Amino acid sequence: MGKGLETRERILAIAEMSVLAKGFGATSIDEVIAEAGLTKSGFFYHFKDKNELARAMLLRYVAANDRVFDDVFGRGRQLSDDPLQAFLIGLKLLAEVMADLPNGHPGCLIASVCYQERMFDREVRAIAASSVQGWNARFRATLDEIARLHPPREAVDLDTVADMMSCIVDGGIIMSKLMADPRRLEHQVLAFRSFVKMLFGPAAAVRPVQPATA
Amino acid sequence: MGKGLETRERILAIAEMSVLAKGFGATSIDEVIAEAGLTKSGFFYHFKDKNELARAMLLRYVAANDRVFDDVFGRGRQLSDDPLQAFLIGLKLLAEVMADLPNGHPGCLIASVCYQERMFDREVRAIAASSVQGWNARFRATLDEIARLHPPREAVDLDTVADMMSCIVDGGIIMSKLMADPRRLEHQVLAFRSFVKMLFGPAAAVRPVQPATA
DNA sequence: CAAAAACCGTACCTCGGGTACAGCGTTTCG
DNA sequence: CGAAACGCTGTACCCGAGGTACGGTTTTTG
Repeated sequence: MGKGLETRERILAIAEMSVLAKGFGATSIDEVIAEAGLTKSGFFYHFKDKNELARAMLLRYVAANDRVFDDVFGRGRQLSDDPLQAFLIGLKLLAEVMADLPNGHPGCLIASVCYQERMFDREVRAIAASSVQGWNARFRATLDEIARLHPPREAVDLDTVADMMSCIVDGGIIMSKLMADPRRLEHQVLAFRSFVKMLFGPAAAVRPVQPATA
Repeated sequence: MGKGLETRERILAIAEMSVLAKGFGATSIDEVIAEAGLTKSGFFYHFKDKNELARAMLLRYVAANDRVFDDVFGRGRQLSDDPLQAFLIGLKLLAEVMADLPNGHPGCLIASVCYQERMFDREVRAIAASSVQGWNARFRATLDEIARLHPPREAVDLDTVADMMSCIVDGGIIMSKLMADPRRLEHQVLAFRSFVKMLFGPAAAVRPVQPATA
């Protein structure tokens, strides 16, 4: 890595921590460059403005997130040939990853962009939207595969279920941060797992007590 | 309503629209007072700083939200004696309310505070946290009532299910805004409804043969 | 009618984003 | 080896937005 890219990466890492901790608006350039050990001119050499910083941070964040998803769901597929079981294993692993973060999940840059602290330009929002769309498409494909083998118990649109995954994670992050309780995110992922399990799982699920009449 | 309170309310309404549309940081006081037809001095007469504005906006938002919840779930209880059916009806009504908003849900101020655009003081965050806690407690009570009559199919913590409601709504709002598709929020609420239905519903649920089509 | 409430106007300060350049040491490449 | 490109530093300056200070004015209301 060239010296330029190295500095750039350092700026991005510092900025991301600050943004997730305090928000984009509350993250001042002065503060970032102080920690990165360079001057304002140096900063603007790498990023022409704060928008470009946001854009670069988003791309970095999305790539890191993709790696996590690839990892957990890839390992799920290694551990079971059945797509449903593989997905359930992946979700369990994902919940574990979320729980293992020492200070809770740092937050979701996507949501941060969505609840725009300052006005981001169209490109930034487009990046956020398209990456979420990518995740949804990925989960949708998995769900299709599952549904082929395990017909769903309820008539739910699979696109919506795929969306639900992102919603739960984003919502769970907000809840965790708000309540200062990192475990809430883990629980939400596991609750989504229960949903998937019930939706596609065998009808002969254990039912502790006798069925009640509606 | 005295003239002072009237102006205050006007400021809050204008500010809320702006904040939900552009974020708190991007909402300038100058802009708000221009639309409200008063001067800077007038603004600072009502709110000593932007933090106090945020605090007041939050309280207003929470109260409005409470009214919506009271309404839909109250109507649900009127329409069915069974707590599960009442809750399911309430969720359906909630989804309808979400869908009927002309420009999509304006956004969640709670999440906006969480992804703090500027540094809010402790009191603002405390208000946000305690109101979410209030909602969770409310849903938890409802779920307890349901579980007493309809034993859950899966061993899921009811606190987590109660949390899930808030997570789904917040996540759904983010998704809707990001994708510029208001219907996504409605779908998420209905998906959560399916979850509740499967969790507490009769085991003899209809099982469609073919997988859902896109 | 008088006091309190609800403002207006002006002036001024600070901080953060951002621009404009001029220059300087290091790397790279013909 | 020399020139160009890269990766910065330093200074100076502009602007908008939050915020303070304070005196004056109108409007409400008891």
